[in-house]
Amino acid sequence: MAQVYASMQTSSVRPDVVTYSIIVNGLCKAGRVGDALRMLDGMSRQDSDIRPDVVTLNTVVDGLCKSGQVQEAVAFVEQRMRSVHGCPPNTVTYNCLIDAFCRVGNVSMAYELVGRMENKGVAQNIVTLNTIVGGLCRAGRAGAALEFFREKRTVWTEAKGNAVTYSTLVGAFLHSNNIGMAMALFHEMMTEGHSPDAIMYFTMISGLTQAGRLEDACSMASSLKKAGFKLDAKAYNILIAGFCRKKRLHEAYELLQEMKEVGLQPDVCTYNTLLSGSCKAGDFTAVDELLGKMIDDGCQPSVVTFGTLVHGYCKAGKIDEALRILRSMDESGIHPSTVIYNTLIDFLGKSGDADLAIQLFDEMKEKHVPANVTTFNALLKGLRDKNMPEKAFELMDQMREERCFPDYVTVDVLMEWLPVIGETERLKRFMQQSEHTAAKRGVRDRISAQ
DNA sequence: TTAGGGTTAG
Repeated sequence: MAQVYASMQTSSVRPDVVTYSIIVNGLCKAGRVGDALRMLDGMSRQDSDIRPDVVTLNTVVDGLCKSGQVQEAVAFVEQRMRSVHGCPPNTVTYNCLIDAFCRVGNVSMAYELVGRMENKGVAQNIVTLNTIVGGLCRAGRAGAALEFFREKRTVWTEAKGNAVTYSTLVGAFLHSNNIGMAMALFHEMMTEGHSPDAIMYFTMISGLTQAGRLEDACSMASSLKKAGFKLDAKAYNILIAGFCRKKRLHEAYELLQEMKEVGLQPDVCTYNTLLSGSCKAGDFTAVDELLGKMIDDGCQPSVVTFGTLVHGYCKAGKIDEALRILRSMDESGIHPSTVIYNTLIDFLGKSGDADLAIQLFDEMKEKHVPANVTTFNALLKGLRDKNMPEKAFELMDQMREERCFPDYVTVDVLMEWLPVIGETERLKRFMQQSEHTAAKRGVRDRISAQ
């Protein structure tokens, strides 16, 4: 970009304000807001023959907002736009600020800015509406978002709702498992004369599948096709995962076939999903076949593939086979993950092999695989079942040293164990230390977030 | 120049 800019300055092609705005936008989108501001300063100097316009300035406002400098953006709007540059903030300026406040969870400030727009006679548009609706939905307030939409569409003449409004609301209602409302809004959108676009269809397919409504999801997929769109690999993966969860393996495999027929290459995610489904069905012959097909297709097993197999074999009580899979990862050159070790440690603990669980925990350290609270919980459960408190105390100390905070599972395990063996004091100390460090961490996080 | 979505292992 710098080269293009330099060559323009020496050639007969004269950059104008649009050129500069494009560069400022490029800098902002590349996360170089400081450079964008310097360029703006250059444009604002007395000897400059190109002055920034409202688009240049809005670009900078949005750049500041999206890089987390919301207060700086507000200061820029209040102190520089009109007085320095002679450009009063317009609809886009306010929309950028409103979005920024919504994203940090400050919806009331977003409302206040809407009020300020009204006072200053700056018109709201469809983006203003969708930004607030999106902000409320993101905050888990789908009902409030819908209410806001209903209220404003009668008042804001330029903002009556469009495909973005509806897909945002539908996504939020699906997410909160209010399928009926999502369906109703989907149909309302069509009644209002907006055709669902691909995003809307994918949102519906995903949400309905997640809710276990496979029939509805499939009929939505048919509508998508009738409307001239195509399912992509991700959409097939979603449906395949849905059928696998319902233990309808036959239909999942049919979708794999359909995927290939329409010329889509199943990816590692497709295979992992079907492997997981076949493991859960206990069909390890299908697992082996599928692994073969996967490799024939040139699809390399990933760490998730190994994790799926390890979990599948553990769940089927074949821990030796699961350990063999772990060992085979060395040859494949794929580094085992925390999840894989956690799975094995959990099942080893459950099958009464706490010693081997501890061995794997030591191996994690050698291999620099980080342990997390799930690792410690699995170990502690295994130790509780074998009543090995000394080792558990050691682990509790390690948790503290590694600043790994106990969760409700840790607390559950220790509360039903330590008091019984007369170690209530140690439990209390552990909880107090954890609360203390957690509180300190909370303070630190708040400081670094500012 | 500003607004929306979806996949796999514990």
